[in-house]
Amino acid sequence: MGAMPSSTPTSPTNFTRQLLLSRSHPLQRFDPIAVVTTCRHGQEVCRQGQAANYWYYLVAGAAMRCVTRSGGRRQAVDLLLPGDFFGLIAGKEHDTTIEVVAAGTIVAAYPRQRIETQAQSDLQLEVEIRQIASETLSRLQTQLLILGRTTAQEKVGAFLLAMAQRLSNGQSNSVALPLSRYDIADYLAVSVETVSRALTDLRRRGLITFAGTRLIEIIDRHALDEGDRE
Amino acid sequence: MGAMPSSTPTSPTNFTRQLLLSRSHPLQRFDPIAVVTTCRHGQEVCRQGQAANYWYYLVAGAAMRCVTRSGGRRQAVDLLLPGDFFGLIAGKEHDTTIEVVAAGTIVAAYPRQRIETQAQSDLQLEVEIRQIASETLSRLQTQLLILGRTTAQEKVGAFLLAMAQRLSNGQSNSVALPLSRYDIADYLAVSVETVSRALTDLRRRGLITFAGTRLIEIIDRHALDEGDRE
DNA sequence: CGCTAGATTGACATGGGTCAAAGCGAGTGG
DNA sequence: CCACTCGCTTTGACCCATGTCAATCTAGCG
Repeated sequence: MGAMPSSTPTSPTNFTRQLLLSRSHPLQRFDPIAVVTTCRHGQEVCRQGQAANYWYYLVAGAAMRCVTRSGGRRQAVDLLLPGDFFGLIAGKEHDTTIEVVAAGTIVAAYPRQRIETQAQSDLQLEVEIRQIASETLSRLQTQLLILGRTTAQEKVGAFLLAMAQRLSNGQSNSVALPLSRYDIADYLAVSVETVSRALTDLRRRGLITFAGTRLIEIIDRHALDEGDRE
Repeated sequence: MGAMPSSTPTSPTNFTRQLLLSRSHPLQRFDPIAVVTTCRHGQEVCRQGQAANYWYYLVAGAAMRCVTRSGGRRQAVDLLLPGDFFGLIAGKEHDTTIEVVAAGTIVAAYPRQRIETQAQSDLQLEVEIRQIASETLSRLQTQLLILGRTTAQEKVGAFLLAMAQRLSNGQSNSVALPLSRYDIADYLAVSVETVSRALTDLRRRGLITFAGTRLIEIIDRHALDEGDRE
């Protein structure tokens, strides 16, 4: 029995399935047997310790891969955005919990066993899986570089640039953040207050402007990247 | 032309090659065509921006995958220990510099083109490459969890546990650190002084003891993991 | 025996965590 | 249409941990 499909009775509608089919991705040939689910904010797609019976693909919205520390603090490992796969790395059990952070998030679940079996005799599929692993690697490395920054302003600045890159392929200077300041804080390993202060500081310094609480306009990419002090 | 083989005239000795052959690993079948090199401390195996013509395997010693920030600060992304592969993720160019941090480090370089070509018609090889990617993923995720810790003592404590796990598979409580405090500092994104202070604090609290500057004995694994405040 | 890189320790300023309070905004019910 | 409410966001006050600068100590090596 799998994690998500059993816990969410929502059946895939024509609309969400069409959304899935409209985008090209490595496991596309398995779309017909995918279980597509629309999730609420805060819902858990799968939980740490559960059997890992599915591979997941995020179609729309946003989710975080995280662990909960003994102190109760949540520690985010990965942020999943539309087009991202997750759950492929896991062994028999999930090593992290996947938590939906944006309302209306759509997740596709692919039966792991079925794909793994086919991969044993399908080189093309194996190549596609490697492709997914490579993208995940790249994502984690970017996040490592962000967490390695020293000041909070640098972290937040680099985070905004990374989001702009991932959400619109760097085309646009507008970033519509699909997560709350709390979620950003957990992702950047700082406190909520610090995220808020860093954002207002960046605004005061003229590196960004707000077009809404979660809609940010990037003004000075270079300064955001460098974290230049005044 | 490749990065390392051309820059290091050292020819593989029988000894180092025997060392390579003595260990079982995914690309083992290519060992006969691998270029094995012994590196000095500080030597660069490959540099950010260079053409990525080789896949690398660290046989002995230690190296760090890092980028240099505009401020001159070095930012480590990955720490390579014996048995680790690196350079597989790269596109046409290396996105990071690999710097040897322990004297007598032995690196094996495998011609990338040759392996990629064979992988196009060799499913077993493709599976082994996926295996390597999976191990890299796991390493980066562990590091993300360490960088996500709040206090320096937590970071250093978790780092020591991770090193114990990787160096002796968690069997032993002795950790022989193959890198300097400076390198640890870059890897944990804190200052050298903070690393030093954290270590002496952990010693004073009785969680570890020193059997030499870089030889640490782990006393209380649980407390190191939790970072318990007294 | 001195040299030098690495390691530790101290003094000091500050960035960011914590606690507390107030502001804001969207959805809900009257 | 408005008032209410509940999350989310921002701001302030305070203090500790950590970065920085500087000095000292240690160990390995010629």
